[in-house]
Amino acid sequence: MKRNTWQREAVRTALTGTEGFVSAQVLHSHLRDTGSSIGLATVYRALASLEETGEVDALQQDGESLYRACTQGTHHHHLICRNCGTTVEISADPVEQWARQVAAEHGFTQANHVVDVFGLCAACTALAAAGGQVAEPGRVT
Amino acid sequence: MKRNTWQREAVRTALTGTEGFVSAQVLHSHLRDTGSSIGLATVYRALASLEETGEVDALQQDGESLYRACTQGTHHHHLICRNCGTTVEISADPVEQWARQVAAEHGFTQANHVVDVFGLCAACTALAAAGGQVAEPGRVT
DNA sequence: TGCTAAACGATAATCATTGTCAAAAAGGGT
DNA sequence: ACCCTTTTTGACAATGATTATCGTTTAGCA
Repeated sequence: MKRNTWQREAVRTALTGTEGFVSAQVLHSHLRDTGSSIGLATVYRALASLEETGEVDALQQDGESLYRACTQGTHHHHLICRNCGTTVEISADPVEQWARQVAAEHGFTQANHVVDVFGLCAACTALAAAGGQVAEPGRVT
Repeated sequence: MKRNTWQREAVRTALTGTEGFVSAQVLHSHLRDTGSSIGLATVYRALASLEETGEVDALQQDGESLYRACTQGTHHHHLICRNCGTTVEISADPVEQWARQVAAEHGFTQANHVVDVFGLCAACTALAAAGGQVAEPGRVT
């Protein structure tokens, strides 16, 4: 059976306490920085497991996977700041319908879709306008 | 200045002669199989360069980048068979507008988006129904 | 034809992710 | 509370795609 370990709980908690999407590596660093002795492989395993159960969302950027705790239990998409990682969960019913229809029109079955919107959030837009530097993605907010 | 080499041309040609999305590694194998002496690093460089100029589209799947020659010069999206890689280029004006609007509503600027629909094409759907096996992605069609 | 900077190719290096395996510990039964 | 079985962990090795390095080749032009 599936067991409850403090490690899995620590990953869940750390992810919930994070505003935007983070990489497994960054999440692991943060856990270590806060005194946890959790291993890197375990973080990867926990994230994969949590993704399977639908407790966290994942997306791929620049060839690395980023994770975030879901606040909505239902299917949704994301509006992500490519500077600070701040994320807004958005529902997109028209897009869902469009995707289904396009797939059907071309005889495709078992359709799913990847829909993400990236941009600069209001704060980072102001920052950039003030001449501020853009930081690397994957950072914690 | 930018130079025209037979290597870059070979990559462009090989990609044009391919139906679906392919990985750099697979494309390289095919070029070698057809007698070319092109190097792997060069294939990567050519693909990156072609993507920059907008001549080819790229998407990320399972942590690897896949490439395909664009037939439309304008912005568009893809409907991709996750079994055989067959791809249909689709325009999605309603989605473009939706993305722009959602970004603006939340104060995001410089918005772009990732929109891809995956599924099983008609042929592969029939194949699967007949008990056929699904092959791995990244293969050439 | 000769020059020079861009492009190439072989290979080493990088980096995220996954596999391995002995040691630790969760859950249930006694 | 203790033991037993099985899952999970953690340190580290292995993998696999992509990128950097660097000496050699070559496209484009005088």
